[in-house]
Amino acid sequence: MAKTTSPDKPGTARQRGVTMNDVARHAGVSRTAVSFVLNNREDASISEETRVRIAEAVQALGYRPNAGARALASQRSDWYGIVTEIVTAPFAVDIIKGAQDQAWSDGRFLLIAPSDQGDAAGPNQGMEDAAVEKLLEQRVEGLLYAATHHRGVHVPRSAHEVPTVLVNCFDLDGKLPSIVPDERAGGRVAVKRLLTAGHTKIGVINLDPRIPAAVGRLQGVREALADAGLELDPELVAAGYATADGGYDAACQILDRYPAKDRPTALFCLNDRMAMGAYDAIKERGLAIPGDIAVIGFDNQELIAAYLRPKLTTVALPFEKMGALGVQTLAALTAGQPITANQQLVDCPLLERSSV
Amino acid sequence: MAKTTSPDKPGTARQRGVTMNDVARHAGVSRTAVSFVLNNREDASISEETRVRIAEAVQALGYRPNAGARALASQRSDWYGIVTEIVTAPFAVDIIKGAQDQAWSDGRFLLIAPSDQGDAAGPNQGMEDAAVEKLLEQRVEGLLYAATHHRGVHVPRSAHEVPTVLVNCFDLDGKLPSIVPDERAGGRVAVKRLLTAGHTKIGVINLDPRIPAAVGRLQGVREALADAGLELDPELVAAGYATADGGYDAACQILDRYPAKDRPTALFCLNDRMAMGAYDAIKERGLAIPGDIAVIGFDNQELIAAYLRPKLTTVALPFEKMGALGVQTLAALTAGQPITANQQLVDCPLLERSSV
DNA sequence: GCCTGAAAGTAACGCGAGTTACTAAGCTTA
DNA sequence: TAAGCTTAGTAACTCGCGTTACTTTCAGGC
Repeated sequence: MAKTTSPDKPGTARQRGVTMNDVARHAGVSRTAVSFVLNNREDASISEETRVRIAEAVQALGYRPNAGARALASQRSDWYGIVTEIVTAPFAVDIIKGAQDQAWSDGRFLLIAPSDQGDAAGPNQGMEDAAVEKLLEQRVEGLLYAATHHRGVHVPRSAHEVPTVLVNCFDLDGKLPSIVPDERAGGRVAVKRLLTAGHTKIGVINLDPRIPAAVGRLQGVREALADAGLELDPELVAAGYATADGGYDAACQILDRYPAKDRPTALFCLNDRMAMGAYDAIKERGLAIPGDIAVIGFDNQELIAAYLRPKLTTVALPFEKMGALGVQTLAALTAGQPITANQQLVDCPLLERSSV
Repeated sequence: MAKTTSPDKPGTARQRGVTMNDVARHAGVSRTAVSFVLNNREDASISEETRVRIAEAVQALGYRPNAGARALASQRSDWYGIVTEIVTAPFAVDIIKGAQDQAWSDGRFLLIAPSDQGDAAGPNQGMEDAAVEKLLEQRVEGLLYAATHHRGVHVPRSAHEVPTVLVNCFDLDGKLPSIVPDERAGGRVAVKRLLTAGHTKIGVINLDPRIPAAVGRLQGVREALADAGLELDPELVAAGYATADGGYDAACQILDRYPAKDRPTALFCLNDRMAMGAYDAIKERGLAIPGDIAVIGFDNQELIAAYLRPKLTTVALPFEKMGALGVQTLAALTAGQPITANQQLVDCPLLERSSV
């Protein structure tokens, strides 16, 4: 019966700041004991009885640990930082979602810092440095560096002070690990799908041919065709601005280049916005999708792909998965795994809807 | 020439943890002095000379303040928390963007915590409580509570422990301040625009009539018509699921109800996805937009509105502004302004594109 | 020549925890 | 019965910084 009734009036949980000391006093033990119990330290020996007593005190006082103090004392914050222009241009917002989800379920917080950097080493490098600096002031244990569009980037110097992982972009200096979509496989799977459906004459609406996405996807197209013993006819490829209008124009070019009988029976559009324009071009010509012409897109922009009529079959960019994988990789690095410039490719799955 | 050369090898900035003590030693002063200088305390007197000496030491050692320690000592964190299901369903992701931007430019951090709550007081209330709890453990100074869809919600108890502002939703218990779109004004401005363009017979594609958005917007429609001496003909209103298909069906209903001559010359769709479906219904009937029928949407979902052909004129939901305003309001509250159940309405601007 | 007040700092305590080293009591075992 | 080992727990130091109260020096003023 070691029931030490404390003199505190119960239920008086002070509005602000009940600390471990209060809990200890209420339970009639030392603060150290409380700490041991709360942290489940197996190496320390605390009797079951006082364990319970402490737990009750915690409950009674409504004690809430102070994460900041804990971070200070234990030298680990459980925070990661993500610096990205996605905040500004939310195209790839699912990267944040994926990272956020993963971090949250690992019991960590993700601090978001915006960067307005448009181009690699653009004019706003200063702002980006400031963002990293701010995050480091918060003592984040690792950094994610994410881009809206798959491309090469230069990372601020100070980012090298903690483990850093690039998401949807890669390090032009070749020193940091990165996670990028497997564009090549994406191109392949799209064209394979069309081949399976019996299409052999496939038009391709290309992006700016210099960007990594275009290079990879087109490479995939060639490979899939080669697997079927075919070759990519340059006449069937048209590039345009990455917009609906650009897609419309490019589709018109391809469609009007041939008499009705020789017309390609399928179009692979390297992004969904262009597919949207292609739809119009096709419909204008009195052709049916997918009856006369099958269409396949890339990016899986929900609002476009899922609401076009018919719904667009497309290859999805695995933003969410990349974000999650970024956090996982970061966790491995902060846990001590050596940092290499390893580049992880993430699969781009084909989403079947109704346009093929 | 008070150049006290320190014995430290310069440029040796230890990888981790140069503290204020290190700076003080390097500058040959007390830590207190460093603190005073870094915090620009005007009440303390530090000579210009040592001020400079300290600044140099900071520079030389690459000192970076520890935000957590500062928060602990000063009892203010400069952190806000936002709990929201937007992380899960990113429809209104611009709320986060707006809040994030505002917080960042105020020198604060926004900690994001996901809630999966679908309905008010839904099955995942537990998870939501946990989210708030986690944020309070981080000692956030205030809480933002944001929803994807304008609606009434119940806020977890513990959220009342710090200033809390609701964004894009309102407190069913009527105790907390909130920030919501002015749906009524949005409906008004849309119909006014159509009236100005000469349309008097306007079809309305409605949402589920019970949700706040539908109520407000329809109210606005009536007001605008009344201002022009008109009344809303129930025959001109059709409701449907909030999807492109729903919009398609509703548009068909309205259009097919009349012979060509009596047909409405404009459609006001209460969201953009439905407008997307309406486009198809209109085009199918060989009618031109906006030549034969003008269309106006609501929500301004970029990927739809900006890429439909012709581009959709629509009323924008001010997500970003609401997020920013949320943080501003929170700042006012944490600065001591009394908490009231005040509800701020934010304007929904009309975005002119090409469908009217 | 002594007192006063401003200028320029500094010592020491507290924020809320984690952690190490140490103590005191009870139980074995030779 | 004394030495030795558990068991149960605690005192004291640390993390990096804000803050209050106190000290020291020096210039003026009477």
